[in-house]
Amino acid sequence: MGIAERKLEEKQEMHKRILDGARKVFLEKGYEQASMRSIAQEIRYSPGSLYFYFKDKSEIFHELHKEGFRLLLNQLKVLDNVGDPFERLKASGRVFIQFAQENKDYYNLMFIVDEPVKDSLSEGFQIAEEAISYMQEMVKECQQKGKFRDMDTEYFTFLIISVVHGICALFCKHRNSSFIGKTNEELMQNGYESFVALLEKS
Amino acid sequence: MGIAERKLEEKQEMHKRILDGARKVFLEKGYEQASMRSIAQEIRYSPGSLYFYFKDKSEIFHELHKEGFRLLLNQLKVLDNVGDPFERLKASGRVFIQFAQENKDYYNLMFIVDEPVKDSLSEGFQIAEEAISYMQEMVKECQQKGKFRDMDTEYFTFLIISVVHGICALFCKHRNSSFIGKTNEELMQNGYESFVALLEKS
DNA sequence: AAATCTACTGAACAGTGTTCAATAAAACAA
DNA sequence: TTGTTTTATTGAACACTGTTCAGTAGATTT
Repeated sequence: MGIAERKLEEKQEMHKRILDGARKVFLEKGYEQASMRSIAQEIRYSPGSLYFYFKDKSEIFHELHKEGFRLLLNQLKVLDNVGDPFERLKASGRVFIQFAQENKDYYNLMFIVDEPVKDSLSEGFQIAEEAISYMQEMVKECQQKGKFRDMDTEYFTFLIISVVHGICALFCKHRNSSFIGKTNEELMQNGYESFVALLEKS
Repeated sequence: MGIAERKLEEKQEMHKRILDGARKVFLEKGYEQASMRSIAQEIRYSPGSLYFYFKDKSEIFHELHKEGFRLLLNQLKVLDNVGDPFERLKASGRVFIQFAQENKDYYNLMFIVDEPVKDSLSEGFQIAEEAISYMQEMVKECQQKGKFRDMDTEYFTFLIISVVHGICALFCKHRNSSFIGKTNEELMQNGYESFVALLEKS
């Protein structure tokens, strides 16, 4: 069955080809401004062809959405080598913020753009839940070592995620240009370090 | 010149009429899903008429954007009566979060939807800067009373805004449904109180 | 060689924001 | 009152959007 095999490979290649084109257009123009026609044009196929490989625009988006999470999780996984959980927790925030800075468009796709997210709570968000439980595990470890003993694990985890996301969300939406004289990067890093200082006093 | 006066009033009435219709449709469907045709239909005028009173869809949106800020700032202004700056600071966060909960759509319009915000940094964001300097003033007052002495005022203000916005942004995007067994409201309130606990220890 | 299947096309549909010639009505000038 | 100008409104049109689908060319199978 060499032919069927080749066919399958060709189909996967085309799948990838579309995703590559879509990634470029999505990250260049954002979700709304990226049209199916522009994606098709990018890979020099007709618009209709995309629908042979993907149900709709939202499905293409979701593939990239997951891609972004894999990228982030891979970076965070490196921190598994940090023994002390509090050090790991602090570093995670820094990695997260750095990821948002270096992959602003991915970050938008992953955490801000909401168009197609609505109907994907079951499937598309497993990976997000993975990230959350990863955080929660770290908080628990810290607590076992005596840190944040008086805090509720879940609420405290939610707080930490909110802090980091808040910092990144303001950055990604250019909503923090009102702090004149300081670059976004300075604001984000030093803002986060202020939080770390609070944690250390706890 | 009674006629010109009446004409002006009529024009203002029509302006308001469009905004009323647009507010309803925008808050019902969100920015992208609200079409100019649907707004026109809501007030039983032709789509073209809207362009006699507003430059484009984005301008209508901005009017509502400002409206939301006025609403929020009015609620925050009540806290001027709280003498102690730290108490006022803590309460501000609670008011902000409550505002997001009760006016989710406004919050989206104000802080999350980004479509027409790009080109309005000069005019539309004066009111946002107002809110930021309001926060910064409070932090300064706290510092004068001995609180957060070791923190940089600007970075610390940015942190506080990020915390509160992070909490609200996750809520507004339904991104926090992964904490099963706890309602969004519980998460937001108790997440914020975790932060307050950190501040109090500082 | 004929039949089937597979990948692909491009036209079409219903929607979008926006523009603009036409128009009716109101206000002003004579 | 008449004619002229201004103002407000319309609805058709333009260029775009996501999506569907009949048609088709080419490869695969029978």
